Amino acid sequence: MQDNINKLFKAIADPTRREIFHALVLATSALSITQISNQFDMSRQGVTKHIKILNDAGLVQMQEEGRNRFCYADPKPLKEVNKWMQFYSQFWDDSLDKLGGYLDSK
Amino acid sequence: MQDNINKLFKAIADPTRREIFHALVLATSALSITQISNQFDMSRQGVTKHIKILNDAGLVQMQEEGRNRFCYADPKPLKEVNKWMQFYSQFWDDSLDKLGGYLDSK
DNA sequence: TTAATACGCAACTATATGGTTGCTAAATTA
DNA sequence: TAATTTAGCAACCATATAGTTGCGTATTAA
Repeated sequence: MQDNINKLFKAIADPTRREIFHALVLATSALSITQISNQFDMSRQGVTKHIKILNDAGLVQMQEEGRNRFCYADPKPLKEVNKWMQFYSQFWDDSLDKLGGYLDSK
Repeated sequence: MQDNINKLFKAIADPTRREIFHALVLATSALSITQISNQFDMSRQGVTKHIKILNDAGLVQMQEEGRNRFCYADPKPLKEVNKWMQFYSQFWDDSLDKLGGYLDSK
């Protein structure tokens, strides 16, 4: 649904969330909530909230194991953002002539 | 500066803002604030706020002309978002094996 | 069995966000 | 000159967001 793309954009809009996501992408293994909060100078609960938002956006997956919840990044949903942007890429070089168009028609 | 990318992500995080931006990209001429608010069922002030944020992000440029302020889209800053995403594109297909990595090392 | 660890849930705080209305000022039209 | 149009600014409101602390619970280790 169209709602997913909103969650995606929201998820990556926050710099802390982008950092967490980045750390998870670079990590060689899945990381627990506590492990993440240790390297982020933030309370465990703060991390939990961010992880929940990233998870809702599909950017982070989780696997419970005993008392641990191991998180790992899943960059696939970013394909959607990429698709959104591709439309505008055709205007990257030839933009800024809209005003001219207006002025000409005056 | 690193602050610009934050403004960019913030700007495109809001669905209304993406719609306004899209309308400006498709427009054949620059549009005044009033013209935009007419096709968006939102108060002029609401549009003004969104335009300000888009302008701060560099996605919308403006040209004052008398009592009018003509707005036009500038998609160039999106290149930055594209650059951010390109790093993760290499993981789009071969992700989801982090947990396995963890389990193996147990 | 007791102690420690990892975590979720709830409550709370401060600030940001998306939106509105009302007023004022400048530019244009009649 | 008087009326209309375009827009900025300020105040306001409701809700969302980013973060915290405290507490209870399940799992693991001693």
